[in-house]
Amino acid sequence: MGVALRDIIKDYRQETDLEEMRGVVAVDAFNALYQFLSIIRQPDGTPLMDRDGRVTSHLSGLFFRNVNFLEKGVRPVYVFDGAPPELKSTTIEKRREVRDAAGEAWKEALARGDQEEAYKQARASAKIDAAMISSAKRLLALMGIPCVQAPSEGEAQAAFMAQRGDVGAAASQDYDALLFGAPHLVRNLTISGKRKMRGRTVTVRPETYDLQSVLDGLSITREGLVEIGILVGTDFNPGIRGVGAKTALKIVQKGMFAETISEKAPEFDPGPIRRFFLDPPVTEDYRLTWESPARDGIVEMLCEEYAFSEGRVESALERLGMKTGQKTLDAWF
DNA sequence: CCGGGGGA
DNA sequence: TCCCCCGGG
Repeated sequence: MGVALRDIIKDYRQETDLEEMRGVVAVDAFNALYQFLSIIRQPDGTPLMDRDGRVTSHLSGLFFRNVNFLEKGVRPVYVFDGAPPELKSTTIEKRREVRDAAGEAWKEALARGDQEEAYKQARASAKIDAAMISSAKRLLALMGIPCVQAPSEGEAQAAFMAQRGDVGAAASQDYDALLFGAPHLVRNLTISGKRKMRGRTVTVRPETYDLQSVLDGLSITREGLVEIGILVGTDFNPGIRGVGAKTALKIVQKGMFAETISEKAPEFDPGPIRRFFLDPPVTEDYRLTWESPARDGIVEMLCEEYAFSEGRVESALERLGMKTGQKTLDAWF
């Protein structure tokens, strides 16, 4: 879920289009897979599956979206999470409970014949498992797209790569990458397009955030932004009851972070969380190279192994070959 | 999420 | 050319 900073950050959002996003971008892989798995479903909530019942929604999303990326000059690198920090265990456990409950509610809704509710609960029950991660990595390798294995949080690694200038931005739905110091964040990169929400169709466009503009605009430092996160709650702490983003901003602007913590949550030590955001485990051990897609390997994997339609896969691959202007990898900021 | 087909 | 709807695996 990340950190709920929307209320104070939304003024610094810049809407854009995929076409404008040409360049190298570090995608939070887990976040992207989760979104594909959550969104690519039938009206009753059933995900796409091959003949053996293995889920393929994440592969479909990943494949077609990457073709679009490459075609438009976006060069993605997928950053996979490593072992989660101990600080995250409460959040992980809570999410598991919510997911399990949604799985039950999905079954019940199906039994009642309530499609809309079934779809909603199915989405909330989405769970990325080890098989999905390894099949995703295999597909990315076949597409010639680099992967990076983060030692800990993928967003921290993506932020590190963006700080070094190896990528132009970190792509994730969560704002955490900003707390980890990413100079540029892109939301909605993997889900942009037309979508139906309660009957109405809305267009979801990529949106970028510039860390320096946010900090300047709010008159705070990155440390202050981290403090705001800690006050409203992160994946690593529950936050202070009754304190939302706007209140947290005021507290931090007045330099009242420490006082507020000792008053409202005297038992809580924010030190470890602050340090985790400011100096997270990351690795320099990665190499970013994009190869041309292995057509035969992709067809073999997707069509023979996972029952994708050969016509669809091949016509998508076709678009990659004949596209010019591949040489536009300059940063866009 | 995606592409494709058919209708406007 | 655009848009909506459908089925994908």
